[in-house]
Amino acid sequence: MTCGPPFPSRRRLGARPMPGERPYHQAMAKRVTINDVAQAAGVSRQTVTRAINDMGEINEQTKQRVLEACQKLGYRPSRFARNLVVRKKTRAMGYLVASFRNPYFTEIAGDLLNAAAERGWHVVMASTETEDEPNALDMLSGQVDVFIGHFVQNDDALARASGGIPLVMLERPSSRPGMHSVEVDIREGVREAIQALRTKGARRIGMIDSSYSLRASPTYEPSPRRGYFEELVGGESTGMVVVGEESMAGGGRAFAELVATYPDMDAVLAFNDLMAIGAVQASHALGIEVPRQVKICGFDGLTLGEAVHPTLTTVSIDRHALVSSALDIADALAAADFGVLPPMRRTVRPHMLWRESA
Amino acid sequence: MTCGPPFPSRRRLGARPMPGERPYHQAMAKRVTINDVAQAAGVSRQTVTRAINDMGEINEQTKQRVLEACQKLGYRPSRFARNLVVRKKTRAMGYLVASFRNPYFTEIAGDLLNAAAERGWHVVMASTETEDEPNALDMLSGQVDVFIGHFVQNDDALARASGGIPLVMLERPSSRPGMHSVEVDIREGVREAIQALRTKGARRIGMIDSSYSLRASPTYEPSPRRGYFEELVGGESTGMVVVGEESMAGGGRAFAELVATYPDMDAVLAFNDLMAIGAVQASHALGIEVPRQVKICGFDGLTLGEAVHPTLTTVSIDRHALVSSALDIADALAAADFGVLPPMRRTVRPHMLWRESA
DNA sequence: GGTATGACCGTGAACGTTCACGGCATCTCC
DNA sequence: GGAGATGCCGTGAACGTTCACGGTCATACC
Repeated sequence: MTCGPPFPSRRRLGARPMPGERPYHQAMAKRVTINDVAQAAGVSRQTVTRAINDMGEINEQTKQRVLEACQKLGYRPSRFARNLVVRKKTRAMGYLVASFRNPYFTEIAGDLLNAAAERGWHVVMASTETEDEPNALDMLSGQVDVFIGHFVQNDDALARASGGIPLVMLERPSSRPGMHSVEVDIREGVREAIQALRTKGARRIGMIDSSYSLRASPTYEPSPRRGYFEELVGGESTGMVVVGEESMAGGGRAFAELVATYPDMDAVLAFNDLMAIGAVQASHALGIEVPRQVKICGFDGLTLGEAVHPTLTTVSIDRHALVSSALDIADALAAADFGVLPPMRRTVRPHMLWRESA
Repeated sequence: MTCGPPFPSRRRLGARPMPGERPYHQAMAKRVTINDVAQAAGVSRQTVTRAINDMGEINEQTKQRVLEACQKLGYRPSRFARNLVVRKKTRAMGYLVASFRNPYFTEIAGDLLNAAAERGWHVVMASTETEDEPNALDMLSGQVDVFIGHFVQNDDALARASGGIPLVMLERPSSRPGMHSVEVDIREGVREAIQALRTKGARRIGMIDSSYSLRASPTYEPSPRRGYFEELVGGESTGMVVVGEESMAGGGRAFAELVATYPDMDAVLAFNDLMAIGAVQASHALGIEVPRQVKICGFDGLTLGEAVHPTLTTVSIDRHALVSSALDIADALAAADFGVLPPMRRTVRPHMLWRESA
């Protein structure tokens, strides 16, 4: 039998709790380590390692014996201890999916996955829809070398939550070191859309803005798209904006309101495709013929736009260019061993995607 | 100056390479550790820890000095070392997304994220569309306690790749310990669909099968849905099956072929909603009125089915029940400290979702 | 002046694994 | 029968953190 410790109880986390101690918490199960397995199998640590990683230099029978011991004890190697010692080149990126309810983000995810695999990157994802951004960042900050995503929080909060890991921010300018960005020239997109609708004969153009579009503030504030719209549309279309929830249904309701308020409206630019599709559907219900009576133009270029009838004309954001620009930055970061670099910025230009609704 | 090592060069991974050594590989950059920072700031490890984790017991000026040193050296704490010592309860699950081109899987991802967050789980995701399954599994096996996904590989391959981490397989039976499953009663779904179409007056029912539906084999083999369809449909509909690529376009082509081959066909059951939507679109092009001339029924219950015109009638798989069953299993696994348990199996029953296309 | 208090900082140990060795048999070859 | 090769196994060290202490001052208090 063993005596007590020579000096006042310097017990560690995993140590066996003294009787009567830890009365309310469930005693934390002591982890089964490689040493336990080694002891059970009557061999050394290293032999266990050889068995579980089948590395050779081990007798087949011994191996089986070790493997059985693993099974019996329920041994599971610690990923942390393992990674601590091997230090492999991960090149893993974390992608924060802003929402799974808007196909825009999942389509980007798909494109990113493809392109990343081609360039030798691993991708892990987390959602910021349910989990708040700092949480998601914190959770993944241990696993990845760079973050990519449509971020919401302000720069300070991001810097704090990212744990020193560089960020590539999508559709948002970056200013400080360690944060980089791929922007979309929204103004140009809005300009093209308005011009396109005009050349198709539109006179009075309305707009559907989103009440919440990845903005941190809980109250509505006009999106940049609305800003550019109001700046550029002018003439008799001034002020024809309605705000709706960022979804198909929200787009539908906003469209109905727009039609009711401005009976002579002959074209609509929607905040995004999801809302535009809602508008197209609402037009059926309202007996409005698209594009003859009202032209509808979306924003994003979702493939989903092909599923509706009439198919959706839209300002397409080149997702391929978006993700490959982001990956360019990530590669540059990797080349610099993920140090803190001055902001890199890329911009992609959207373009009109002509389909049937305008 | 220091002398050489007392015994023949026992260099480690991170040591400075001797000149002439490692001639072709880029020298692996030595990691900046907490000790480097401590030295640079003229303090001890522990003080650095206190600074970066703001733990108190530290002078504000010292803290700033340490933080500056971190910044300057580009110090990034090792997640592995950190986790190794704290041993926190992670409860992280890995979700393998089968495809980002089929909204079915991304909708499940969204639901899973929501439900998992509610139950205190972290979720990391990887795609098996670009990366092969064993790779994805291997990559995440270090980060999570349980895997969930629509798996393709056979049980042996999965057992090998999962690194001893328990699996929850979606829509697939499990047989061996450590692998669990949530199945969908496909037969019941097909039965309901056929019966529903019949009560709506359908006589000659065709089916569109998928040429590839998460099956490992590269050649076509009939899906279970087709099997049940052929078993249950009988009568004058026997043999009316066409195979197409698993996409909207594939569904459209298959529909056209079906119509051409069986001119008196009055209803179609599609492998999934994606293909069914393709069929609905094709019907427009072919001048076929849905549901008057041909009724179309999908399978999955995507919200996307509401975007098409007419909206898609479908056999809906309750994704909420699916993921919450999976989470039940995950919770049970967590309660057992993620040991190897005998297979747990749940089943969810699909149900008809009446919309306009049938 | 002695003692308690508090603010701040440093040191050994531990987390669980793999790496680089060294060692001991046994076998092979001339 | 010695030298080398080969198969198999074990031991110290290292990975980079945090924890539990133990210090050292300066200040406060009686």
